[in-house]
Amino acid sequence: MTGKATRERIIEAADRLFYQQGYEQTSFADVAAAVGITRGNFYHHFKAKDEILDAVIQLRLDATAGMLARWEVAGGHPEGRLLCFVGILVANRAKIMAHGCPVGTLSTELSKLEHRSREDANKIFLLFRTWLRRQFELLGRPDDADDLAMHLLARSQGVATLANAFHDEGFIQKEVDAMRDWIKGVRTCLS
Amino acid sequence: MTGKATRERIIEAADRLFYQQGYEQTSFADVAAAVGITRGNFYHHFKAKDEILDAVIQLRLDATAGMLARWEVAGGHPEGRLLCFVGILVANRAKIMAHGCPVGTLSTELSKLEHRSREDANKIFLLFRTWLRRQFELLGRPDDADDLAMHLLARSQGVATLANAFHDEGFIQKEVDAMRDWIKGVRTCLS
DNA sequence: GTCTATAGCGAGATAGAC
DNA sequence: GTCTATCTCGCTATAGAC
Repeated sequence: MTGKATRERIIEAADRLFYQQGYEQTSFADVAAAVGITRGNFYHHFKAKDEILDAVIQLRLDATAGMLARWEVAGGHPEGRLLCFVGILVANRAKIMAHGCPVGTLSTELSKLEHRSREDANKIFLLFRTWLRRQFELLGRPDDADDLAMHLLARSQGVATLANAFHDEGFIQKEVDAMRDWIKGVRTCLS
Repeated sequence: MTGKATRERIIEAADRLFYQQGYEQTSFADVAAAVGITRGNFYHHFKAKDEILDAVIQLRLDATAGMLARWEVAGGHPEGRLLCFVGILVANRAKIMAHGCPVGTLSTELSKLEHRSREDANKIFLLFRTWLRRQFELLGRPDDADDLAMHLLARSQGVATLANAFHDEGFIQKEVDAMRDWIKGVRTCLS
């Protein structure tokens, strides 16, 4: 096992545990146990806990950028791409009901901690916002594309928060259906 | 200063700090310093940290029930009451941008901690849900009143999460305006 | 009812052997 | 690159004086 592989395994385990338990609640011992190394070995790969968080955020930024690039192709046209976006709520419904949205919950937690990586975590939100805005621009809504992007992002966040609180799968489906109808309506009716 | 007053001051300080910093991140020392007592004196009023959380949740349940009862009168009719509900996003916009929604962020945090009081915290959500559902029923939508209540609750949560992430006051106002339009549309168009 | 003092634990972090 | 051993700190919680 090379050092690089161990580092990546640490980041992946931390990524999962930060999502499931939260950043502050996840200890070095938790991550070490998940990876199968001792706590002491940790500091050969990371100087401090903050650095693991930064690596996890970078991993999520890369993963998000890759996913958006794939939707760019798979969605075909702007409306299809927007449907890809709302589709993640259904595809990830089990995880969302158990742990909420990984983007929103990390952003909220780091905000309360006043953590220095707070703004970096928000960049994940910004990736979605910019990508969604672009799709609405292509859909013929250049003037309020950003408002529409924020609206759709907000509705997705709200669905994740309440689905987590009430553990209601039917609620997710109903809201996703409503968002799909709304997306179809954006194209047909001008601002 | 009687014991009862000190206990109430502890609960009020904890309520504020749990909102601003999160439950897990708030230590006894933080609350004690805010109240102006020593840590040791704490255990005369509460046996454990969990008990303060329970007291804070009860305080918020009572405060929410009281607020909903006041809206029942101040709003006049169901539509006016729903407008009272979305109005809190504007009225509390500064706090929401700084710390998110007190209901949603506590619910999310306790979910990640798998805390035993998780369900009690969700009762605050349930108060809003039940109250909103009743207003939609009175508005002539008995069949989908709960769906409409969850929809409005979700949109509010999403607005709070994104307003906190992006610190965008204009976004809150735009979304609240959109929710007001949506509320007006609910009455005029049947399901 | 409030205080000081301290126990006990787990956290992040470091040193150094192998 | 991985380990064991250890340090220091802050936290929850307890004991007991006043």
